[in-house]
Amino acid sequence: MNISFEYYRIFYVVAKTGNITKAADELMISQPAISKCIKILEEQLGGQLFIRTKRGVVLTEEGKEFYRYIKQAIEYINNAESKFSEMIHLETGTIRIGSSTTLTKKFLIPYLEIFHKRYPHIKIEIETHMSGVLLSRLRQGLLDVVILNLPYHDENDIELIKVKDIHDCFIVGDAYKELVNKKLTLEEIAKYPLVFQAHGSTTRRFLDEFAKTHDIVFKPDLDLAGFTLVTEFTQIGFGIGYATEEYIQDELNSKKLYKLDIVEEIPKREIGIAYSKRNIPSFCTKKLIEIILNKQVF
Amino acid sequence: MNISFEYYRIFYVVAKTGNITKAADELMISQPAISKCIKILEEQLGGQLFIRTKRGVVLTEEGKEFYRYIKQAIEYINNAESKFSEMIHLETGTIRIGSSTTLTKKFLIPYLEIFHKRYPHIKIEIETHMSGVLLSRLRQGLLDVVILNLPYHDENDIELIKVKDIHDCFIVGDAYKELVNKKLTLEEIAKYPLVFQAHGSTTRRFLDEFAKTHDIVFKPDLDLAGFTLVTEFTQIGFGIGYATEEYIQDELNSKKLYKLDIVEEIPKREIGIAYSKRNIPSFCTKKLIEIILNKQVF
DNA sequence: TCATAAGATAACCTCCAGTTATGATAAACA
DNA sequence: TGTTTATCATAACTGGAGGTTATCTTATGA
Repeated sequence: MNISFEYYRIFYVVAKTGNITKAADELMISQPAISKCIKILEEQLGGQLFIRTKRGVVLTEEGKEFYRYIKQAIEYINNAESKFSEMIHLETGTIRIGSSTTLTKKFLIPYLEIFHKRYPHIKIEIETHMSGVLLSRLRQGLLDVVILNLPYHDENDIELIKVKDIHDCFIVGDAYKELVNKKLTLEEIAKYPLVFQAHGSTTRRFLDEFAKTHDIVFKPDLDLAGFTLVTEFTQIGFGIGYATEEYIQDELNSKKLYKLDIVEEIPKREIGIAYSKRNIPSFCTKKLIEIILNKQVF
Repeated sequence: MNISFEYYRIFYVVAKTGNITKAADELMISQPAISKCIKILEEQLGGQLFIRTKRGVVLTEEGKEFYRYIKQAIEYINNAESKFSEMIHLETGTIRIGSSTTLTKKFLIPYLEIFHKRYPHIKIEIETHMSGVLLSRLRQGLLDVVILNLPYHDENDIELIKVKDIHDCFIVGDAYKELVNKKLTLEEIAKYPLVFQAHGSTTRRFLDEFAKTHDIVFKPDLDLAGFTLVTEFTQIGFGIGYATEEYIQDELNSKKLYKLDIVEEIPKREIGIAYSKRNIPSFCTKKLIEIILNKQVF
């Protein structure tokens, strides 16, 4: 069968109103157009849908049954339209973000504020894990977008956007204040007590790689889980720490931490946004990325 | 919103196949037509449905959600079409008939045989009651058609079709065989033992009415529930019975019962088909009536 | 008996859903 | 690396489906 769906909409209105003239009114087309259309529909279906009376039209028994189904169909179509509209206008939906606690606190929050203000009906879900786990969940379609520190070994099914350069540095608290204005080598630093993030973190991997290119192997006194702990232990004088400059602006400004001057240049790193090439980003994912790329907050 | 429903069918096929060219094939329209149509649909919906790639098209997240609803809608439309077709071709459905046991056995069965042979998938339901009850159920839409003995006080919301004349007569068994060739008056008959159907039956009411016009009141010795009992008790010699000639042809032919000759003429009665004017008869109701009216069986 | 309120029919017209032809480009392949 | 293939987009055109207006028919009811 190959009946134009448009006929069903017309049928629906006629059946609903029980009156071709009124239906014509509602559909804003002329009465004869509808008369003809219903006639054609009946011909194509091979049976009568309506009994014509002088007071309008009445559904036949078969027509009633037909109407029941068509009504359902039309409700679904209406739902489809409104749901789509809601999603497009970001009046409904969820965005699932993967990020580290540090990146969330130090990088993401300002963007999320903007996003939430602009699209208050979108639910925001944040998952905190190591980058590797997050990327695998992204690949499975369990996340929409992942915020991570680059470099990351490129995965060909994941799209990476570089968002912002960040710069690591060695830091000390008041206890080692005497080191502040000296230009130190990595070799010299290695002799002091060291307070680093534990193996497994992107930061630590990056630091070890960097040290290796200068034939240094750091043996930290404290392997700490997380960026916050590093700054705190450094601050109270446990030794030399290693952190991202952009994340400790407050502490540097208030002289709780001091940045050391290093002979070897620590290469810059980047914050990246990752999304799956396979799973097309939803409209609200795109909007979040747009916000992050357009407005550089710090 | 006022998007042509026809677009949704096209959208559905494109989404299903993930390929405009293949969809064009399936829909038997050209590829550019579909490209254009999807574009228009996206414009009217105010958002993107598909990502175009060189290998076809992929639904966006929003498109996927949209598709879920549209798919449902289209399934309903397909169901509507096939259900309607089934009903029209009488491959499904139910006919609910009200009738008395006598009318069913003596009148209806041959027609039901034809009907069932012609439309084996239609379920036949028969309800047995007094005519009054049946008509009220007909009026409530609980029955499609009622077979009954006329005359019946006309109801203006019920359509009555006279189908066949029937003729009542007085009958006796061998015990009263001597009455057979005499011409009797009602007055004379009233003196014999009488075997009638009980009050409440149309037959008895008709008989009493008829007697009344000749100032006779019958006082039967046996008030029996049902036509079959009357013929049987008459046959074994309890007295004079009263029955419809057409229903006792067998017994008359095999000389088990004899018809009496009466001075007063018993008016003919009619078998009628009743259906509600309000509730439009279904296609299969019409077919049954058609069968009854076209082919007179006995 | 006239006015009204439906639907059907007829004749005509217009716009848009379709057409064909062609272009652009990424992916597959030789 | 060039060539072929598969796919969607665009442009210009066209015919007929789906619309129009005008008129007819016929129950209903004031």
